[in-house]
Amino acid sequence: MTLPRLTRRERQIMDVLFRQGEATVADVMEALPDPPSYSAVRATMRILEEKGHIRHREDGPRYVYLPRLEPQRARRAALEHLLETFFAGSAEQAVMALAELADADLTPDQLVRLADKIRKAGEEGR
Amino acid sequence: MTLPRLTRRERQIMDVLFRQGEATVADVMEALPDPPSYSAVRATMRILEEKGHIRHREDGPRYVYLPRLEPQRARRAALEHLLETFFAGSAEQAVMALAELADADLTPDQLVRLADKIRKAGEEGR
DNA sequence: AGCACGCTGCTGTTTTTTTAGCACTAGATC
DNA sequence: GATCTAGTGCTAAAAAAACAGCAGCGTGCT
Repeated sequence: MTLPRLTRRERQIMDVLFRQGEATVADVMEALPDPPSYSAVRATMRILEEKGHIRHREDGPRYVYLPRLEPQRARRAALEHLLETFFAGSAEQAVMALAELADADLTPDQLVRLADKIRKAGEEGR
Repeated sequence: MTLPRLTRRERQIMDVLFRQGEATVADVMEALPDPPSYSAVRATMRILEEKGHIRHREDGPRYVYLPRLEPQRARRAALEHLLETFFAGSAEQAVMALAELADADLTPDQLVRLADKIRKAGEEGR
């Protein structure tokens, strides 16, 4: 069962949902850079729901939408795609690029600490 | 001058181009999971060119298309977007996820070595 | 009770995207 | 030099997406 592909607007909206975790129609509209009408957004979100990408729960009178895919899996899928598309599948290159991108945030020291963290996680995991 | 947004097909084709660096229409068609007709692909690529996303050079009788944006910048933009959308802007979290994703490929040891590499690059850079 | 507000359901229209087809050109082959 | 092949340019049609508007429903307020 493979999910139908996303259109441009749908992609935009999904991104908002992933960023925020969950959101009402109004929230989404606010987050969109070039929002169309309220009903347009709503229509698109209904389609997303039909397609199985999102679901909603009711919060009093309104719907709160959230991705059906758990964040973890969504992230993973996105990373995989990015890796394949831009880094020839090499996680190493990607990390290099990340370091360059956020150098204030991701110093060599921090990388070393990360390595430890990963090592520990790995040991626990078995 | 901000580039027009991409449609679904256009995005697919751009991804192929980024993966391969450059490609002919036939190459692209081959790489697409659900290729439409030759002329459909070609038409889309012409539009991409009009929009300024790609350019072509002539290789004998055929066109070889390539992204206008240098790979480096494209990667960076993609990473930034991914970071914002899925990792709340945190490079650290992204690296953790990468490590999990490609654990055969990205061991703690390798991370440490990467850290060194980054350190050296940083020192050279100034 | 009546009214206003904030939301959803639905549907029709317009616009954009996606697609295929036809005409033409240059080079290779026989 | 006729023909076949592998390309391109261009255009029109079909399909999909994006959008806006109207009707209805429940809740809270006066």
